[in-house]
Amino acid sequence: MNIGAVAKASGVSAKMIRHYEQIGLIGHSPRTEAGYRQYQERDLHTLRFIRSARDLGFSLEQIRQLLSLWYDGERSSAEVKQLAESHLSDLDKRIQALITMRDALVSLSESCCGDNRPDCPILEGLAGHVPASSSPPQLSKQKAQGV
Amino acid sequence: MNIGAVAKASGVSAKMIRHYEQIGLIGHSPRTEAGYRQYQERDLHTLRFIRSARDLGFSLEQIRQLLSLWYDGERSSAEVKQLAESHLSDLDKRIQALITMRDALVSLSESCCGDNRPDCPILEGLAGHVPASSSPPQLSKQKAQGV
DNA sequence: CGTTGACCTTCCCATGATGGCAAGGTCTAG
DNA sequence: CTAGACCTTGCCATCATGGGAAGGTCAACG
Repeated sequence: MNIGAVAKASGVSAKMIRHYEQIGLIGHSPRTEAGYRQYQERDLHTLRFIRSARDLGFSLEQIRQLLSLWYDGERSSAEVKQLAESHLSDLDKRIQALITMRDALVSLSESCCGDNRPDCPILEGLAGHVPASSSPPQLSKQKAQGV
Repeated sequence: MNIGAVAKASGVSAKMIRHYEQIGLIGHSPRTEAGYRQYQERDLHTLRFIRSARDLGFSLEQIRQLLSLWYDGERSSAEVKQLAESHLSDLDKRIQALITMRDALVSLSESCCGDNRPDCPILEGLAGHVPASSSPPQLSKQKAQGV
């Protein structure tokens, strides 16, 4: 398989495959005489693995570790789980941070009537004159993931 | 005020203040003969505004618009609100994306006992052999993971 | 055989917001 | 006068990804 084919089949762009090779996340593939990279089924599996891990938000460095655990028949699942849990707590932090922003912005936005007058509690809020919050912090739809 | 003082007072690093000046987010400050940037109260307000907007997750481009609305006495609050709502929907998308990741990862992680054996549903999941989900799709606290 | 178009190669640059470091100038208190 | 805190500019790094240029290769079609 040429790089375009694995790219399509794995969902990882050709550009990225070359990049992953360059940073040593995947090995150097053999080349044809003309210099074209050649891939096997096995490489496809690896790329799909990487793709899935990216979809779960793992960093390339974490994926490097995951791959080495994947290849290591001696690994303990605890090591993998530990990596996953650590990423999980990172995700939770990021979610919390975004929700905090969201809630703050919602409360500013709600206090702005959005008409054609220039008075705007949103701008005032940003400027530091916090508007008298009419409603207490709304933990709306997708609220609290207990961090 | 020198740059260090406004930096401390505004919560925006000196580095960033220079950067904001360079990209035209804030104006060029006057300089002393020695070339030191000089700031006024007014600049401090602007930087605090920027800092608050960054804390709410607005991009520098959005902040550029917010600032110009802020400076514009003729603005309609509707314009501001529209910007806020648009950012809000972006935040919601990002939150949803993270939650989707989180839920997927939680369900993988839960199915991994994390002992010293090498069998690991997390790795298998990443490899594409989705583990027989012992528990039906957890619509946990926050909605589904329609992956 | 020749051309066309799809594919491949490498290399460089851009993103967005921020930090770090280096080499050098300035200011102030002791 | 000197030490140390501060300022200046400029370059590089992050992280994962995309864009594009300049050029080589390959397969199919006429």
